[in-house]
Amino acid sequence: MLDLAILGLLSEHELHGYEIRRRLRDELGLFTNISFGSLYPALSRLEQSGAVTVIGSAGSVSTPVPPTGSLSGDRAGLRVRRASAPRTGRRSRKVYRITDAGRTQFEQLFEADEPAGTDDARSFGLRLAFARHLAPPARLALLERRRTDLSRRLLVDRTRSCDSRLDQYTRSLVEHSAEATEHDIAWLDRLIDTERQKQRSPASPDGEPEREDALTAMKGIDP
Amino acid sequence: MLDLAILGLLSEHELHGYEIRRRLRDELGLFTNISFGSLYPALSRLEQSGAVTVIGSAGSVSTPVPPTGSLSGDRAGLRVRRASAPRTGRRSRKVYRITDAGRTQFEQLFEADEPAGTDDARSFGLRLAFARHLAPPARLALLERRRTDLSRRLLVDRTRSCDSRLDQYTRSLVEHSAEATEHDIAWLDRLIDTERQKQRSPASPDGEPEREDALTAMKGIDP
DNA sequence: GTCATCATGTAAGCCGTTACATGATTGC
DNA sequence: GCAATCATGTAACGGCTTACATGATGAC
Repeated sequence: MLDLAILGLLSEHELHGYEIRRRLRDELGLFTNISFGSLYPALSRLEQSGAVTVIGSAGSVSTPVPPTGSLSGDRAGLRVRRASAPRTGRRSRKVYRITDAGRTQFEQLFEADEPAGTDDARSFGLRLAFARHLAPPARLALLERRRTDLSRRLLVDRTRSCDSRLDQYTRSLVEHSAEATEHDIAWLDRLIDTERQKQRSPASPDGEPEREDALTAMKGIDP
Repeated sequence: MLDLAILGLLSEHELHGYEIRRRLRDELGLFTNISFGSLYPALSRLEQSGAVTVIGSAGSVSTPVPPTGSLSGDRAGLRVRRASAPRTGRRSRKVYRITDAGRTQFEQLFEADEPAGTDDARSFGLRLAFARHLAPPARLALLERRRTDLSRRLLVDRTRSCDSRLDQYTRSLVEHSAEATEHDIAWLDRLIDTERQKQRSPASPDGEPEREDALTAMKGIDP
């Protein structure tokens, strides 16, 4: 799941590890405080497998770093203390960029089932957070799959709540859980409805331009 | 967390592993299908540490092994393993009973913080499912701690939803998540209110008899 | 000159999973 | 006799955590 999140973020911007962590926490909201002991090895793995590449150091997010790594450069910046220049990078950051192979892997991870034991709410939330990169039909499929899952869960909960052996606290828990699921389903239904309307009308209703080409469809670099 | 669940179930009945799994799934609803590869080693550990003991096989004196909804009452008279009259006692079950040390450990686990990374909703749900064993003040404390946690989360989500950079899907997710949390808090408030009323009136309003033996035994205030 | 923050990493461990191996009993 | 279910276990692995080690930079 972490790989999916990393590749998703890197699909949008070139980032270094520390910043990836920040965004996972502040923007995505999933993975509240992912640990570095998990993040950095993941980045190493992705680099090893060719899903991402390291582009030198220096530039912050807003300044797309020029290609080809002048690898020796970051060590030089160590002595140079320029006061006037805009905030250049601190310590030697490793800025990552996603590759074509990485985008392919992102799509595969997106479609793949999570290993059992993962929190499906988080798993769905992560995918929804990247839904704007999807082609409309894939987006719709995501929402409908989630709806099916929740419907099944609701059925189980409703059945379970009929068990007369449940004590008052457990019963309250189950009933509240069922209500929450119903609420989730209603929300999904609104999203699905919106999606269907978007697909019917060719005009793009939002600022986001429609893209039909593929799952990925990257924007360029930062506006 | 699994240890807590096991000890909690064993606080109520003597059970064997297979049945513990079934109850975790069907009654508690947490741990949908906990794996045996996790359950049995956990039971071994608990036995090793003296938190539980193995009592021979089925039909014990006091509690003839649960009125499990399934068929075939386990008749007594079945001796330990490979004994005579294999009438209704399937394979050699290891039936576990909680010890005093086990009850102590249960209380400690109950109060202890879960290791980071655990799903707090599940963690809370598990505790609530055992709340009837608690003294009323401890029960109230559990609910109020949960309420505090959710309030904090709500604040974060509300703040996050103000971030103008969020795309429509992520924003919808965050807003829905905030609503769900509000819903949870409202539910908790109802539970808390009920608890407070119970503590004010000495009469036990439910079939469940009051128990003061466990945890902090400071009695409520008289009206 | 020291502290807070930014930044990257390694090692050990926890807590769950799947896959596999085995044994007893019931029903056809 | 054979499959399905009940029942217990082991081995390998996965994905995350904490704890630790290190280095650079800006602020006071």
